Amino acid sequence: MFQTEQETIESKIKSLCAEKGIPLADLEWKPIPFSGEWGISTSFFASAALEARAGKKIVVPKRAQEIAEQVKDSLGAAVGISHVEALKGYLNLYFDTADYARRVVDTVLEQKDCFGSGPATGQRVMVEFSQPNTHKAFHVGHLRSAILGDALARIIEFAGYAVVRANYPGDIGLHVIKWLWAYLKYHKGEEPETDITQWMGKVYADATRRLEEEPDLEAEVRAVYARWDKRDPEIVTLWEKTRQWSLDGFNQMYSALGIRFDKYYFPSGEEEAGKGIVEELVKRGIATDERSQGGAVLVKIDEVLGLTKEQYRTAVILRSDGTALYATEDLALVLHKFRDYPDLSRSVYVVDVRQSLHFTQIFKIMEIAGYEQAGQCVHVAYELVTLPGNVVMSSREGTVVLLEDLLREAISRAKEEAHKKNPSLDGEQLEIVAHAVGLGALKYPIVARENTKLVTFDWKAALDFNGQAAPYIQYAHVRCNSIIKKSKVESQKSELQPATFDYNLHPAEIQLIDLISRFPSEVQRAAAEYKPLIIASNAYDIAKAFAGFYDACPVVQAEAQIRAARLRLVAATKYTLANALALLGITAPDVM
RNA sequence: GCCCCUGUAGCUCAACGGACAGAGCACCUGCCUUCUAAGCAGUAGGUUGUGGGUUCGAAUCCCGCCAGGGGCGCCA
Repeated sequence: MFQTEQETIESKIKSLCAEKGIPLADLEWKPIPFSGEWGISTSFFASAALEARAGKKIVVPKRAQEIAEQVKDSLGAAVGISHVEALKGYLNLYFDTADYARRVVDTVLEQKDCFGSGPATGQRVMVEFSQPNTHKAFHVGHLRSAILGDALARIIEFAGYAVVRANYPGDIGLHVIKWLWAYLKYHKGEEPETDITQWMGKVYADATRRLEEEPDLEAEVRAVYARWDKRDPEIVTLWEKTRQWSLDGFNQMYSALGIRFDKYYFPSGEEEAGKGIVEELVKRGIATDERSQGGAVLVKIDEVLGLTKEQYRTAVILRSDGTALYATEDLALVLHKFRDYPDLSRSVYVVDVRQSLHFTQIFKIMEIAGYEQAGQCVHVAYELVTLPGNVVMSSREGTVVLLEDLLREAISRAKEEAHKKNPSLDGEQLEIVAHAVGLGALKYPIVARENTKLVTFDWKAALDFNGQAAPYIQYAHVRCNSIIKKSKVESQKSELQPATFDYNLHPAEIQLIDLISRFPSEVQRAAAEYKPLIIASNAYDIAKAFAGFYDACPVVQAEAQIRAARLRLVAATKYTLANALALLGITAPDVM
C-alpha cells in the first residue's frame, strides 16, 4: 500500500550504495515484526554476501549491520518516516504513524466494499469446480470442491480478473447407467422426495447392493450402456428426466450454500467431440489403436516424448468397445472452454488430488497434439474430506454424511447458540444470523486450511463456534457495527466525521491498521497461489487485533478528536472484515 | 517398482529463505453497574519425523532414510 515511499527510499539507498561502491543486491521489503510500532524493513545480508563472494574478507552479519548503519546515517530525513533504525543487519523504517494511519483508514472508507480489490487486469479466467456426479447423493465429501472453488472464484475476481464460474457435473458414465438400470428394473415410476439428491443416492446405493449380491446382473447393465450408446429413445428420455432431478437437487444445495455458476459443461456433451479428437490422434500417430487386438485406444505419452524414465505413463482415451471415457471427454472439454471464451487467459480445474495424473496426461496429450491452450490449463488439487479414522466418504459404501443433514444441523445448532447468546434476537433476524453463523462455521475450516491437507470431518469440530473460526470473525464485525450504531444514536449524526490520527496511538490500534493495510496485497497473493487460506488468516488476524483494540480503546466514550478517529478506524475494520469474509463465501451479519 | 502429498506444542492447524516458530482447542489464574463475555489478559506447553547438504541465515530449498495417505492402460 505504500509502494511510492518504498520506491523513493529504495532508489535513495541505491544511489547511496553506488556512491560508496557497495554492490547492492535486490532489496526485499517486509513489515517490521514484533510490532507495537509500524513500518517497513529490509536487510543487507544479500549485499554483504555478494561482497564476501567477490573475495572480501568479511563476516556477513557484521558487514550487513555496517551497511545498514551507513545507509541509516546518510539517508537523512525521508517523507513519512519518523525514525530509522539499523539493527542486526536490518534497516527498519518506522512510519510517521498519524499520517499513515489516516491514509489507510481514508482509503478503506473511500473504497468501501471495493477495498482490497485489484485493478482490472483485462484478463479472463475460468474456474471450474464442484463437478458432482448426477444420480448420486451430494455429501460432505463434495463440499470441499464447491466451497474451495467458490472462494477461489471470488478471490480471483476481486483480484482484478473477469471470472467464469463453470460446473461440470458427471452426467454420464458407468454410475449413471447403473442407476438407470436399477430404476427401470426396481423403481420404475417412482419420483424423488423433497431431499432430491438423497433420494437419488438411495436408488444408486440400491443398484450397487443388488449388483454385489448378484454379479451376473452386470450383463444387464452393459446392455443398458449399449442402448445408451445407440441413443435408444427410452434410455435417452429417462436419462434426461432423471438427470434433471439431480441437477435440481444440486441447485437446492448450491442456493443453500450461496454458490452460483455462469456456465455448465457436461461429459455427455463432450462425448462426440472427444471421439473425434481420439480419431485425429490415432491418424496422426500420437495415439495407438489396439482395438483390433481386443485392446483400447491409448497414448503412450512417455514413448511419444522419447522419455526413458516413466513420467506421464500411458493414458487410455477410449474403451475397447469404442465408448467414451472421462478422459475422452476431458480432451474435448479443454478446447470447448476456449471456443466459448476465446479470450480466456487461464482455465483452472479445481479437482481433488487423486486426479493429478489424469490432468497431467490430458494437458500433455493436448500439448503434444499442438493445442496451445493446454499450456493455460491449471489443475488446482485439493485433498479429500474424510471421516474420523481416515474413512473416505463413499456413496457406494454408504459412509456418507449427507449435505442436507449437515446444513440443517449446523443452522439449527447456530440458531440455538444465537438465541442463548443474544435472547433479543427474534424471527427473521434470528434466522439470518443462524444461516450466516451455521454456514460460516461449515465453510471456514475448509477455506482456512492448506488445499493439500486432509480435512477430517467430525460433528463436534464442525459445530464448534468458538475460537479460531468464522463466528469469531463475524462477531468482530458485529461489534464494529455495534459501536457505529451506538455512536450514531449518541451524536445523532449518520455521517463519519473527517479525522486525523494526531494522537498517541495505542499499540492495538497500530496493529489493527497495519493488518488492514496488508489486505490488498494478501488478495493478490491468494489469487496467484490459489489459496483462500491466506485470506482466512488475514481475516482472523484482523478480527483478533480488533478484539484487542475493542478491549483497550474506548471509542464512544473517548474525547471528541480521538473518538472521531477511532470511529473511522472501526468503520474501516468493518469494511475490511466484511470484504474478507465475502471472499470466503461467508456473510458478515450486523448483529448476532 | 515409479510418481505425488503430508509429518511443527497433548490435539487441530499457521508461519513470501530472514530477527525471539505463532494461533485455537484442552488445562490452570484473573476480568461483565463502561461500545454485545461467540470476548479480553495472564500461566504452561517445541532437539519443526530423522541424518546429511546448500546458504551469511533453513520448518521452508536439495539428497538419503522413517512413518502415514494417495495415484499408476479401458472408474470418475
